[in-house]
Amino acid sequence: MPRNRPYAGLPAREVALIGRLTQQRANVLKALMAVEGFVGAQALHSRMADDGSPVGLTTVYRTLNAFADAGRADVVRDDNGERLFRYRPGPDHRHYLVCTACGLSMPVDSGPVEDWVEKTARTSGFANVRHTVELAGLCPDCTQEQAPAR
Amino acid sequence: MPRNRPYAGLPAREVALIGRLTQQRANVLKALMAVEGFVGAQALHSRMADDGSPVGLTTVYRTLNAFADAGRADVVRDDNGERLFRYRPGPDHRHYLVCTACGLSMPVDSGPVEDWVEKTARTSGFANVRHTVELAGLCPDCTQEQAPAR
DNA sequence: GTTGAAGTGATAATCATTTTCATCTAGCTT
DNA sequence: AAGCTAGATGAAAATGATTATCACTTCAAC
Repeated sequence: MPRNRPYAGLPAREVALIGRLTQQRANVLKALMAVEGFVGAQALHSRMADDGSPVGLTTVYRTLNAFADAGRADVVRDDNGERLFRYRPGPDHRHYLVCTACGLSMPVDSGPVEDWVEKTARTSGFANVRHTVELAGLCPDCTQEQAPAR
Repeated sequence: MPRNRPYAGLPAREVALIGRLTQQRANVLKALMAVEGFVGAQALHSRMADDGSPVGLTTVYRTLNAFADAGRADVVRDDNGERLFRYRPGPDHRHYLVCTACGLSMPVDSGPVEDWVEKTARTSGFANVRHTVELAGLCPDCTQEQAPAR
């Protein structure tokens, strides 16, 4: 393993966003990018340990937060208040339908909401309007697994 | 103070929703209804203590959760992950534009979002889709106070 | 290579929320 | 009116995610 290319394989634009280049951060980012949907910091931490890239939980939190601050990750909260992160390849603003059971996330066409938000902000007299839109439910697979079980 | 009418002054329809009628619950509900915008459980708890209606923090949490479960309170999460509650007079589902500076909340016409959510849920194959829509910004008053200040 | 600022991570601290559990009470039943 | 008991209360402890500490390590500029 190349000792001095910790960020090998990562998109170049990600590197500049989070400060110094270290092996740990590279691993956290790779792990985050490898996940399909949203992941919690703890889940990512133990997943990395299982994959042979153990990193301190503190570092996972720090890197994830830095990445979210840089706008390269979406953050949602699940019902327990836990923050879930998701890698965002592009700079575009998206909304997702997240499965509460398996974490699978499906991008949804949020055009209508964006329009509504924009119009509402304009007519309200409020400045600097930010919006949070979260959809959560049971994905088809998890619905099947659950229904016959009872 | 009437010892045997703890729910005096509360809308009758609220009574049936939360089980047994106790002085403490009545006080929590009255306190919640007296608040303009959203309140956290802790804030409500200390506000009640200041007002001379001390109630255990546990009971505040329990009552607030029961009320939210019954659909009579809206719940949002602030940036710290704290849950904020707001009394909802009618049974209708509303969304609000909340001022980040003063907490003022203004109901917005959420019809378009509801439609969009419903359509998205229907076409996604997901079951049991819940949605969270939060708008936050600076209300006109706070905008004025802030702009000239710098 | 030296050096200093930045990063790491085990551990402890925080903080909102939930559990526990011994005690109390609303609101029937007799 | 007294008794009964499931439901309610609340102080204290537990939980669980996240953040702060701090001694130690490492990146990367010189």
